[in-house]
Amino acid sequence: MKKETSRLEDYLEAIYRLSHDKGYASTVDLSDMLQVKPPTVSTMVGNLAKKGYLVHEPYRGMKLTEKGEKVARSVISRHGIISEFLSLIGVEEVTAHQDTEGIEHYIQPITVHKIAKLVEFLRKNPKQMKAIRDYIEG
Amino acid sequence: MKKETSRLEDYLEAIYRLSHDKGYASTVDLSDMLQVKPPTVSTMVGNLAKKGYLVHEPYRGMKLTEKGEKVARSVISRHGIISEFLSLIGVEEVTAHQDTEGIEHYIQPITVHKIAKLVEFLRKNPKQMKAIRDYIEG
DNA sequence: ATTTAAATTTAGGTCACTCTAACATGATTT
DNA sequence: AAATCATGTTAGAGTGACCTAAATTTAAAT
Repeated sequence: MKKETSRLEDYLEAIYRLSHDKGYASTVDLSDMLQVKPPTVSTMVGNLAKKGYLVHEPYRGMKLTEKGEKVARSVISRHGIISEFLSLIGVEEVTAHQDTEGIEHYIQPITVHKIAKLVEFLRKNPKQMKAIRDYIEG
Repeated sequence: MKKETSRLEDYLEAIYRLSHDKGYASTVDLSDMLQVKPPTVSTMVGNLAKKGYLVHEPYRGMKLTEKGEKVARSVISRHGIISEFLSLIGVEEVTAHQDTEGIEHYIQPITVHKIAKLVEFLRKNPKQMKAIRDYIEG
């Protein structure tokens, strides 16, 4: 299983979200969501298809393959965990969003797992969490 | 102050470290440290110089300018904080190192600050820290 | 002082990702 | 059904960061 670049992960993530939110993902949808021009999307989707992450019938829609879904789910899970962690330490929403986008591709599974555990612990121990948050906000 | 790319930050960080550790930074040193070939370093250093981050006298050494030092110090500070956080939640050294390298460029100052606070809190409260670490290690 | 070796740069390419301009296709309206 | 409009793709170019191969410059060794 070759390593996909971070940008490809972004595309897969976006396609997954769009598919699940509104039933399908169009070139323009992706263009809007990823903030790139349609021709760029067109080309990238072509690559994704060539690499077997999705099937694309031009003008007719695209659909992630099992392989594509798998990657997308993993990216989205990471995304959620990092996002939760940041909001938990009081990072404001917009910032948290940007940081998550930036970080998510470069962090290893084991680390994500540990952060997930940290989040879990703090959720289960609201007092500690409050103490921490109070300290951080200082 | 234009936004520098993340790669540029890597070079500045490496040059700073080398300069402070062994007195100077050569093309080969950088090549080794950044894991790229010498010609790449040569070109990149040229850019850095053109952008005013350092002064380079070919075959004779390079030196960060005030501007370059400033960026380098900030990168290194971020680096230290992220690294500390990761090791604190039990991420093994090599992994922590890799993750830090990956993450450090994409995280905003305010977030770094909050992570620093979190680290600080945990250092000051060893019991909480132990509880957390025990939970994470399961 | 020559030769040899090491360090550095130049020249010329590649790759991933992006763009604009132009073209093609499909859907909508009259 | 033809014209119009939105959507999508192709063609061609640019950028940043990398590479290999071939000079070049400096340093070291005989």
